[in-house]
Amino acid sequence: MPTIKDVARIAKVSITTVSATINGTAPVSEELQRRVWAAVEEAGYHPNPLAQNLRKGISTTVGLIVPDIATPWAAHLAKAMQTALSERGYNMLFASNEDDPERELREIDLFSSHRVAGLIIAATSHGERYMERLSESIRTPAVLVDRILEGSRFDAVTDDNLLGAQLVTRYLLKLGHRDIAFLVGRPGISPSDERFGGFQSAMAEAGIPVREDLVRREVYKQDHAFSAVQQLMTRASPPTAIVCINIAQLLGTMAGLKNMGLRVPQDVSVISFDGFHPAEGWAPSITSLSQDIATTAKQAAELLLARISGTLVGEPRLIRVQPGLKVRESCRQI
Amino acid sequence: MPTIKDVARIAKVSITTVSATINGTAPVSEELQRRVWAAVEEAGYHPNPLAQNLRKGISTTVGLIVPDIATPWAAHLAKAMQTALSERGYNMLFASNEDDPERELREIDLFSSHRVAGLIIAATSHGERYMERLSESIRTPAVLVDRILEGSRFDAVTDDNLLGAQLVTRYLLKLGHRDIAFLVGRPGISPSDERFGGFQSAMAEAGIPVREDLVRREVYKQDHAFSAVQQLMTRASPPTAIVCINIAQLLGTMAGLKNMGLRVPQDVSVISFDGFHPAEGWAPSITSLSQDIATTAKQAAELLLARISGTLVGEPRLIRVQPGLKVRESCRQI
DNA sequence: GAGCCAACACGAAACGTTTCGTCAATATCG
DNA sequence: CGATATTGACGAAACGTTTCGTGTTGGCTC
Repeated sequence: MPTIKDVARIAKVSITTVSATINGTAPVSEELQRRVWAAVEEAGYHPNPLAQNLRKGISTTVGLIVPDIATPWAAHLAKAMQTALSERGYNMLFASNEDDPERELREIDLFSSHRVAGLIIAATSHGERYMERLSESIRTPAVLVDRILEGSRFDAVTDDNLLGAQLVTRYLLKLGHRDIAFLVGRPGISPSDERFGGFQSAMAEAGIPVREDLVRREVYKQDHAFSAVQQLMTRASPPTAIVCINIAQLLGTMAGLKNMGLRVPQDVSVISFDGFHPAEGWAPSITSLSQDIATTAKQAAELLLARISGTLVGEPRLIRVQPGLKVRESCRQI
Repeated sequence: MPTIKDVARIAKVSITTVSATINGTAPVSEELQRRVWAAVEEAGYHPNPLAQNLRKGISTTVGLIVPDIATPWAAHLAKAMQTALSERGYNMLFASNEDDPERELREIDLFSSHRVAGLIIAATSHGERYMERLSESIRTPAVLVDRILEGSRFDAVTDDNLLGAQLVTRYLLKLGHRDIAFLVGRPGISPSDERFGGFQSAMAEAGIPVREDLVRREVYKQDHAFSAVQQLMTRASPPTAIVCINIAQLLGTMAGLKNMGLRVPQDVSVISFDGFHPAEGWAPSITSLSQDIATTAKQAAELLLARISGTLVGEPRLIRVQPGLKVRESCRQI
């Protein structure tokens, strides 16, 4: 690989001049600029970012940490994030941790020791003393996405879950549903709590009592939803609609219903958050809240780079991305 | 961040000694080793990989380039690859290019200028003078996955597509299907060609002629499949089964059939490659070839690291990963 | 006891940049 | 026209490592 020295030799100027021309950090005469650029071309020179970063004491790499890259949400986020970052000359390392807080902390350490400039984290948000430990581990700027931590020192970008849940609930109410099952996730995880809150508030607003026996908590894995659904649907008075707050719940719910021979939406309506609908073409397509992942990624990238560059200082920012309801086939009028 | 200098100061030894103890590259007395490790602990020292790599003239980062990270195949590959690499102390940059060869070449350049140690590429494999241009751009070790390039100088890991297609075809034949539609992808893309080859050979082996009017070519996007299916199913003698060679085709096919009001498998059977089945719980689940992505990732990582370290030299290797047929509900007995 | 060799410790150079300080030449001002 | 900026160019130091070569010590062999 050609170095700046080679360029200097070819252009018959000093190393300093080459650097100044390339970076525009100091005035260089027309003539020498011409010679330098020609030499750069001839040598096929690209600056070595390792050396640049070492000297400047910075890095142009940011780390993305998600619970599971194989979920559609994370995959889309990664894609959008990579685009957003590469536009600004940054590149991205990433890691997936199976929603295990211990692994997550190790990944943060790993990335830190690799001197990333900043981190984007879809935090696992559970485990003992989670916030303290996370806070201790992170020594670079960081932006949380999706799951936020109340009172943390980090910027965050997340969906307007309260509004989203209200949209979902009002839609079901409009269709005539009263006996609505709601699957809550792990307690303390912000999207889960907020979505449940939105559900409650929309129900209250309509003056309809929430049937506590149809609220299932700690449903955060596919098989939890699978069995929760079995129990819900065998009640004396089963729900007419089931709200899933994430894709794992949706997959489990659909599998559970299919297993019991129940059809959607004829026997029960299903509605979901986490805009991913497995696929058009399968019956039934799922009415769900659409998430604007591209915006989330862009906002998070912007926030992070602003912190890195020092453009943005002070109090942590919280950005809410607006959801919209995408009506498909999985809910019926009562 | 503490440097090696700080450690040396605390331990009251030379920088050289610290480096020697940490890396075990030169004999150091018990006593000094003890002091050094204590100092490392006290300072909370982590070596700066930037400086290490600069000095050693190497890097511990590899780049992963895929057509679309948002496809389940790529997402799972990325996950498995990241795990495989981080076990060996490497980390991973990645990029997604929307199956655009020009973007792909730019990404290769970008990664090269960032001095990655090697590349793992699920090549787009099309475009003018593709192989020459790719070959020119890549100056590091590289391993191709999924799509391979005949006669290229790169190692490759891919599924045994011939065998896979034979498994699929024999299964359909066993169920009594004779009028089988086959959707071919872009010509020249190895998995597509190989899969079609396997189909032909299995049909020949059974002595059943391939109905050329049911073979649709250049079907590589979801909407291509959507319209191909419409045309296929309105023929005088429509197929009783449709073979999709990738997930885009499968999605398009299912959407097309649904759009026409046709049911799977009652009206027509569907079988797919690319083991991803959108979701259990939706009707119908799709009988498909399962791919062993974890193995693919591991083999590719191993190959690449062996090339990087120089353990492996000489002729390019080609590794075939064995597929298996996963029977679900989308094919019926005739 | 002279001569060697291994073990141990270290200073200094090198990796490829950016940047500080210096210096000469030219332009600007009163 | 002399003093003072300004422009343009450069040498050398620095970023944090690894590694080469040198030197000192002590133990071993004959």
